[in-house]
Amino acid sequence: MNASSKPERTRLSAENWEDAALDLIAEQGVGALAVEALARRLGVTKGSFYWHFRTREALLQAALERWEQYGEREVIAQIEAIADPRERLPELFRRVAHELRPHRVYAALLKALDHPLVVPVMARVSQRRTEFLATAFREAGLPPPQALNRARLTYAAYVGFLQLNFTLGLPRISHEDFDAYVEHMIATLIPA
Amino acid sequence: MNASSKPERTRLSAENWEDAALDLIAEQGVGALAVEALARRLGVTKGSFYWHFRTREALLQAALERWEQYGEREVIAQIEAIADPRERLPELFRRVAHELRPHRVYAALLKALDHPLVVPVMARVSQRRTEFLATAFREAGLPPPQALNRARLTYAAYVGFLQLNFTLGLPRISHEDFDAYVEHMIATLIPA
DNA sequence: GCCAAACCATACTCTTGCGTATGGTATCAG
DNA sequence: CTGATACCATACGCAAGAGTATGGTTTGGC
Repeated sequence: MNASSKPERTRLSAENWEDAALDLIAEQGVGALAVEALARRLGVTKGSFYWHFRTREALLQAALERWEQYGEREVIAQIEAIADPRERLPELFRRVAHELRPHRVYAALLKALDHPLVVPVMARVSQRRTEFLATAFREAGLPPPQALNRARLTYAAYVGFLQLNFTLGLPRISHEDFDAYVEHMIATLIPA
Repeated sequence: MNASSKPERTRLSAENWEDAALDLIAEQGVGALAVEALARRLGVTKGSFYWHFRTREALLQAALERWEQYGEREVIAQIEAIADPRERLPELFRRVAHELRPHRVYAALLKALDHPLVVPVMARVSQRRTEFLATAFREAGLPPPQALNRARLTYAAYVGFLQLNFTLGLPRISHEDFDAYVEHMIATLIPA
């Protein structure tokens, strides 16, 4: 009965710290990423931390790298498996709308855009996703210049939604209203 | 020639501190709002600050209040003066697109949504603006439920755009491309 | 079994930034 | 001219959090 709330009392690796860091970031934001707090959370002390990482920034860097690499295939690869290009976008919208966990980190990182380490990461990720959307819109029939703008608009809507209804707790929209909103997005953003 | 960079060497009032606070927030975010830094900026020391405000939080609160009240009439009242309702939305889009200063504070506040003091302010402001948009969309011919969703979508796109192209310095979009983007927004979001 | 890594604890230091205490200087009423 | 009030400077106290020094404990290879 000693492994109840303390999750596994083995020794830690750098990856453990990185994962824990991402959890903490998702919950309380980048600003709350303090090494002593993290250590407490992991049931150890700073002594352990400074063996694995040279500095706090190094941990953040590693965690961001991990997030960027590990989190990219999630949606993209999964969606590219959908055969009919004209079904990809609506399906993408609906799937993304019903996730939760992946958005938390992204939303937290959005609030940390003053930190020099997260800016390039977010820039790359957002860029890639926008380009992915642009391709999808072209496949859906939009001429290239319009497709790019539509992609920008769509991704901006996503980002804004995160801030407004996620971070900010705007008028607790009901489940049905939310689905209606998603369908409205699909109707107005995706060409028939 | 003594009022060159030091802007007026008179004595300060609470309002001066609030304005300076908003400037600092716009430039470096809420996290950078430190009283000693602000004092340096104003050419005085902490001693002055703590005469006008009980605490740092009190300054933030006052500054936010000031921003919320003072900044609301800007767009809304100005737009309501446009006679033809069908021209209001496109005109609103174009005007907002070519401002800069007002967006800086809003963007900075967006990144400070972890702070308990800014959440209610941003909630109120965003709520009001969204409702304003919903009204405009109804006047433009959309049935009420659709108008509300379109307003949400539009405002989310605005917020997201701020983050992506403002805070984040995404692919330095050119002036012409930007105008094209705005027109694209108008074309896809505003009913003909 | 033993030793050299790998891992962790304890106990510091140093910096930053909030808030306080207290006394000094400007300004205006009378 | 003089005091009261408003404004500001200087010098502290204090807490949080990063990073360091150093020594203790585990773990796996031989």
